[in-house]
Amino acid sequence: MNTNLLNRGGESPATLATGIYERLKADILSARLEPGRKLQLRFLMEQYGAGQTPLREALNRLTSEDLVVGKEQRGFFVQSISLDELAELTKTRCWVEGLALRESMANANAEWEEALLVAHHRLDRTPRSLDPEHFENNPEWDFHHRNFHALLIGNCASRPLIGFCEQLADRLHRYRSLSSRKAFRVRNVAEEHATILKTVLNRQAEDAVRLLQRHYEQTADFITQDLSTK
Amino acid sequence: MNTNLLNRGGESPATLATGIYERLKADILSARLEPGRKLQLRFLMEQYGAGQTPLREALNRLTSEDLVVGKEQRGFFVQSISLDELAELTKTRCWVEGLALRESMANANAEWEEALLVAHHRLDRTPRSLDPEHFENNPEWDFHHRNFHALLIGNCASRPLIGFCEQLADRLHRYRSLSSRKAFRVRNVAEEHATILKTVLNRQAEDAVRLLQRHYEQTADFITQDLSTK
DNA sequence: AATTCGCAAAATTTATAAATTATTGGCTTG
DNA sequence: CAAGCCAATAATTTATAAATTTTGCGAATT
Repeated sequence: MNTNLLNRGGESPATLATGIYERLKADILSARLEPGRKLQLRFLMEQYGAGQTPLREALNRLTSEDLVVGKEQRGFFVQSISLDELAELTKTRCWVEGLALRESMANANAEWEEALLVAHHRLDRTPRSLDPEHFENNPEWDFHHRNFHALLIGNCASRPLIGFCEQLADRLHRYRSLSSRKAFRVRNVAEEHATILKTVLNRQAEDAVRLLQRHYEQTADFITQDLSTK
Repeated sequence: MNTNLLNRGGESPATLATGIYERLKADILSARLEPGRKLQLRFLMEQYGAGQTPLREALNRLTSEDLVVGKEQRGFFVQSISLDELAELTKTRCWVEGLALRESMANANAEWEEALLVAHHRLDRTPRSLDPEHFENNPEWDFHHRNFHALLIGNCASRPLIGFCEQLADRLHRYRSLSSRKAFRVRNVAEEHATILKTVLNRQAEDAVRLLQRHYEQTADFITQDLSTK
């Protein structure tokens, strides 16, 4: 259902529309296309070098993911953001991923735990920022971060639930892209991930769920602070 | 996010594509377009009397709802069904609506409870079948049934969660359309709804959640039986 | 004098039709 | 009998046309 943010391993998309979809999505998630912006066909056509049909196709797909809104007869816009929505998305993610993690752990097996360990290792050895002085987001870190979280809940044996979590992650990613830099040194995210991994491997389900939820809530708190002082 | 299955109150859709989307969706949910069927543009164009653009638009929206799958360069197909998927969807719905109902009830207030009472009343007075002898699905009942269940979880204060539940309901609706008739007299669905309403109004959250989940599981059981003896 | 209402021009979205590109199946050839 | 090529079919994309909304200007009214 969801495509990678990064690194499709060289495969070029089979159809132009799919390629546009991926590029558009990446640009919205990274906030290069800022919230609320009008997406005029003409602008997009020259920006992405494609005709109207594949563009409409991409926009329509993004609409069902709530990253784009289409006002009938009046064109498409990047979905706008709000602190309310941030809170709502975070709350929902905590509920649903809590559920999913509990199930994942109920189905725990060696294979999953080992994959988790590897995913965490990869995340852990990837620098958060491209530049150690001034924060500059490292897309590779985003990729491994996303994978680690996806894997945590990925053992719950419900593809629809996983898909829903991915969508929430996407929609929240935008807020993270917007709230830049600030939490860079303040917060020790790496340690939070390590602790979560530990409790999961120890099969302390309730602790793990609590930690994961707290992880998301803290992220939201930082973003809220950052965004409301602008 | 989701549009009505029935009765838009006379408003004609603002755009052709939206109209096609609604009709296509209704036809897929009612299984008039059977699972697995290939949706050829040419066929759809004459069937729905529209050009390619609005059709592609509709198909793309349905794709993100998992009602249609698009194989690149090879066209669109109605999503196929399986007992596995039925089980997965039901399990997921039980988890997620359990969560949502608990939250709804935590936010309970008079207005919501009264709306629920009315919704149930409307459902209760609508006949299940158009013909009291031989079962013939009554679309009005579907409409009220859907509304009642939507309202149950509708007070949970999370639009994303509500949207996800609607999508699960849609995808499960197809299975119900397929497994016709059999449960018509066997099961007393009306009583199940009445009991759920009672426990909700009595604010017995855990009982209500259990009953709702059992309601969905029983439905799935009947459909499974029906479908596997064919 | 300022503001509102209405009409016409411009811009933009939506829909259709035509052209291009990819895939499938059959036929020929090695 | 297998492999490769060619024709037919179908999806994708571009280009064109129609419909709708927005914008700007001017007149009329408060």
